[in-house]
Amino acid sequence: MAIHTSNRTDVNRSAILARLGADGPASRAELARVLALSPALITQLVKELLADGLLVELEQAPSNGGRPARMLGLATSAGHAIGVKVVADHVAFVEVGVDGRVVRSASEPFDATASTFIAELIERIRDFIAAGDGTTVLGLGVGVPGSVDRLGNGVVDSAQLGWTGVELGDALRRATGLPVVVENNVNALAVAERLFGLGRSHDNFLVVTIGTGVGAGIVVDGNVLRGASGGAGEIGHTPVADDGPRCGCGNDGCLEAHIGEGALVRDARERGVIAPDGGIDDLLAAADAGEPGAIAIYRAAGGLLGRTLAGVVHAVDPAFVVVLGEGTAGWRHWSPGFEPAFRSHLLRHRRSLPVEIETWQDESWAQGAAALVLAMPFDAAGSAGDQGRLIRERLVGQAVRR
Amino acid sequence: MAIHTSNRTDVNRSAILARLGADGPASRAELARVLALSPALITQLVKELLADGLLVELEQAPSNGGRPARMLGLATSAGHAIGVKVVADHVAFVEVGVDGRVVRSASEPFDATASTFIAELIERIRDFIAAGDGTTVLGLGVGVPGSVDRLGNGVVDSAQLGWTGVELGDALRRATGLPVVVENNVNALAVAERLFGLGRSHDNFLVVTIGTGVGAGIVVDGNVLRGASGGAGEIGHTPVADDGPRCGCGNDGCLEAHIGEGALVRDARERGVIAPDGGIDDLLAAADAGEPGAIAIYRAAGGLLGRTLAGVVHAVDPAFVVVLGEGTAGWRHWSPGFEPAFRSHLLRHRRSLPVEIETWQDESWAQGAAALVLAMPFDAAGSAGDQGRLIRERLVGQAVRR
DNA sequence: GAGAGTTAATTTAGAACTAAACAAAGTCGG
DNA sequence: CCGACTTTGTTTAGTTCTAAATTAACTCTC
Repeated sequence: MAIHTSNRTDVNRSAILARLGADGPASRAELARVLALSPALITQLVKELLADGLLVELEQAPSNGGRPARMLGLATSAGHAIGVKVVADHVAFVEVGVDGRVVRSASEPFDATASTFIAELIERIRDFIAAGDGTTVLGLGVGVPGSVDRLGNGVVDSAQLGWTGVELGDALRRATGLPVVVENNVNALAVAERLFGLGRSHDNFLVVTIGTGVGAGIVVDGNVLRGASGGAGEIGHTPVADDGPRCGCGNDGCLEAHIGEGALVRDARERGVIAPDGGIDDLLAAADAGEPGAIAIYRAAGGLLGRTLAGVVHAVDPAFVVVLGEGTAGWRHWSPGFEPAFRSHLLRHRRSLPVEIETWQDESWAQGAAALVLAMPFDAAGSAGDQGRLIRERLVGQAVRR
Repeated sequence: MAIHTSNRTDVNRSAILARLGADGPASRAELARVLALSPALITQLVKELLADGLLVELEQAPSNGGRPARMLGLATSAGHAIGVKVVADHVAFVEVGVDGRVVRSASEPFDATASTFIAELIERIRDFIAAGDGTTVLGLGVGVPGSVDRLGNGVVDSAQLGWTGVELGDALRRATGLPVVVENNVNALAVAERLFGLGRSHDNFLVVTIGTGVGAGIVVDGNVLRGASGGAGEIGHTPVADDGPRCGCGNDGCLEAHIGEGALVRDARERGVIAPDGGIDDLLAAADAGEPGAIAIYRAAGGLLGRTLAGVVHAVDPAFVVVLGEGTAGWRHWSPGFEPAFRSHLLRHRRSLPVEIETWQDESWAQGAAALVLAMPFDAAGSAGDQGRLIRERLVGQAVRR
């Protein structure tokens, strides 16, 4: 009864599952082409996966000149992933299927600065899992606003949460017994975009978020760029002026200190565009009402974002840019500043680079975190140590083997 | 007598050769660890490579606790690569061994804007190859100042050379019958740095060149980042001001338009620091002589470079930065502006990021181009189509098989 | 200086994978 | 509706690779 799973085969089995999960049903021949494996091997592995109940054979596809393909799809009962979004004052949860669809979601208040925050978080997570329908949980993905050292151990540094060296991954793993992947929240969004969004058909793109902070997830050759220490994508701290407003990071003139939500609100208050206790909603309302001061603030922010993004685009050459985050609620006011600044600073042959604005719900962040779990078993690089293997084992362990 | 080389094995044989070429002699056990292959396979492949005369067994290494390792080295007669640097007014050539050492070099005048430039270039290359000692030429690497669409076909767009859509790779391949790899010159330098320089021990770093233009080669997870269309690393066109001097690319306020060699000379002339027909050498001499105007120009350029690089560092999170290029001749004058600007704009935990300035000879560019050829057979991604395989075949074809 | 411990390399049995031939199931054009 | 052509999927024989046991060659300790 020893299962004795060799490593190589599991990787390829996972690759099949990943492809079907990410791009929907496909035929054996298509899988062979896409995964660069021989048709013979696909036949063999699919046979096992079907026997294990992880795949199902769907209807025949219409023929295009030859024998029609028998499509293969994921058995949607194969398992669920839990995504957790952590911010300073609350946590959001989602449970998603292997196809990325949200099964249920929740949001709870949470104080990240409390001394007992880890115990608190564990409690909330346990409650959420307990409320599920008993479908196997493949793993736990956690998105945090900050930099994460190694995905596996999940050591978090976050100015926004006031955390330094918090070993969140290890703590959650011990408490839940589940595979845990911790990642910067923007990178998590980039993974989700890659698996389920516009990035499905592109290997190089940029995910930009605007809101409290400004960040980027950089996808290069199909993988999220993490950099030497997991801190890549911090475009919010790109210096845009030699002496600008002081940023939360301690430096002067960061992009985030100019166009982050806090900066916009501060400017609006100083200029009397909103009341001294007004917030971002008031600024947006003022701009919607045609107030010139509010419109000017948004336009300036859009211009600064456009100019900075042009530089990032030149550095990494993406096929397109996706903008999302809470800030996109007011994008109609950013746009008049953004478009001319962005386009005019791009090299001629890249002027027409597509920029997509995605509508935004708060649960998207958590969805991104869940996507980490679904992507991890198929990550050849194995950046998260054992976690990918563990998730694979839970997935494959679903069925009785041989 | 059919050789019948299967693909997979050749990749692993090449990987062994690559490692030995890049990092010097190693033991079988070391190779197994580094390449993540089983010791059994290494034993097998090394046996064949030794029989083929591509490897030699060196002296024993001193034991460190156990059986001492028998070191393996490349047979340096295995083949040479030719590197070509193309700029507007001349071409430089080098011939290098598989270990990266330069065997010989040359430099010839060349007019990139002439209508017959391709025929001219072919002629020069033929002459250089003919002057060699008959060692097998594995391939031809060409570095150009501009963006290259697909490495294999080598379609070049270069404002500096006045080329658009030039199919340089195909032309050279037809004319020489050799495998040809065309690449942006800064990316070529990054490859050289990865194979033979500081990048040997790091997977994420930044290569920055200053001189006529400003560029960056971004190495991510061991590979040069090329982006969606091969145009990554163009940090010279990062906008640093909303309205700055007009750049060669047609936009306003590019970094290059502020701190490129042309911009420095223009500023110096305008301020009367050098004569109206003076050049960059005069500016450097003035700064060396303590002329405050010259020193100020360098200092300002250093500051702008530092601020911009801080942004790039935040975006891609390298383990270190290498600065090279003609401009480094005057680095002692850049440094007082660069250091404070760079460090003060970095996030706190990255303040101590190492920045290495490399001494510079003109032939380094060509050496980088040659490194492309040596790196190509071992590039798993196969970004250059068939060229990698062709180079492998020439390398392995050196010896009589079985 | 005889074991105990370590590291290096090889052998062997078997698993993972591929190429190539083949079988199956359609379209298309007369 | 019959053969030519395409595309999909399977079988078979053989290659590539790994795991595990084994042999080899050293150091270290008592």
